[in-house]
Amino acid sequence: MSDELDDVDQALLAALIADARLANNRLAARAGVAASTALLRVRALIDRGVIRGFHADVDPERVGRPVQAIVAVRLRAHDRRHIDAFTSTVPRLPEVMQSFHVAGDDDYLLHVALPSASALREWILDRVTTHPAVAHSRTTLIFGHDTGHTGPLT
Amino acid sequence: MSDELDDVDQALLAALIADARLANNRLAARAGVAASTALLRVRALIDRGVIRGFHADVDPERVGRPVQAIVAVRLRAHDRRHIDAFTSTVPRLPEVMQSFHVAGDDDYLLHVALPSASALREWILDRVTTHPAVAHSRTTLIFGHDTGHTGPLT
DNA sequence: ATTGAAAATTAACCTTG
DNA sequence: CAAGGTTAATTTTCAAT
Repeated sequence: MSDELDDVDQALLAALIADARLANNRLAARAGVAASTALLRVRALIDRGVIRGFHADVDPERVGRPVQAIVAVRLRAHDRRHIDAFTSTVPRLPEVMQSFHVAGDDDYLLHVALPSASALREWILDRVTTHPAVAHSRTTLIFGHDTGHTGPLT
Repeated sequence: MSDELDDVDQALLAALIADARLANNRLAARAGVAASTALLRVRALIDRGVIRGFHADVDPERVGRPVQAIVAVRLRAHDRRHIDAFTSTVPRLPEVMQSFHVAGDDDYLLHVALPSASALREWILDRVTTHPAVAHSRTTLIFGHDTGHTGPLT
């Protein structure tokens, strides 16, 4: 697999991280290459797996889910079947915006967004606490969340 | 502030969350409206703040930063000036992919990506542990990270 | 608020340096 | 691997419903 990103690739990535909908000719101008080159380069970046996709960033508060939390989950170490049942379903629930599989005391951190505190409580009860694979969970309310849109390297 | 998303808005959002680069005419077809309508709707969603932006999703592993971690930071409650210095700078560092301002024992959770374990250790020392606003920090390694690309409501 | 059609812009392909 | 030129597709505007 090829790696190594040259300056043009870096410029393309930085521009697309900032604005995924940037038209290809403007993108090319920013990176200082011909439009056709930019097109090929971006396709190559996608094929190489450097770019995983392009997504709209939607504010959960504006779509009826103003309450966000981090739910730290510790699984019961036994019973592989239950654990698989958890890992293959819960992180993909629509309320889960992202999930981190982590080392340490907890096994998963779930970033969730729900319409209200009571909806959050019920969701945790139904989907987490009572799940057979879950040993323990701890919920931390999120006051604010910032996405860095961090570019590659520094 | 206007809220209320009708079915067309929901369809547009779902499609753009899945693929921000979807051509406007295809987007319109999916939502069952004319291309010009889709364009106006999407602009309205942006103006209303429902859509915050469109971003390329870049794999940190492929851009030289394979080591990811959650750094939980507890600030010293005193000294407002130091706290402001922290909150206005550290979450915006390029190594920080996202930051959560949270309730509870910790004040911030920083999702960071770095080239190596030693780079992570040095970064935490330089930027977090030794920062005058920081009382304590605890680092959790990330084995895996999934983004749900969750659409609005369910 | 939505539409359909015209005008402007852009993407994609292909040939050449 | 990059650049320019040509065609096809797409975005955007606008008058009308």
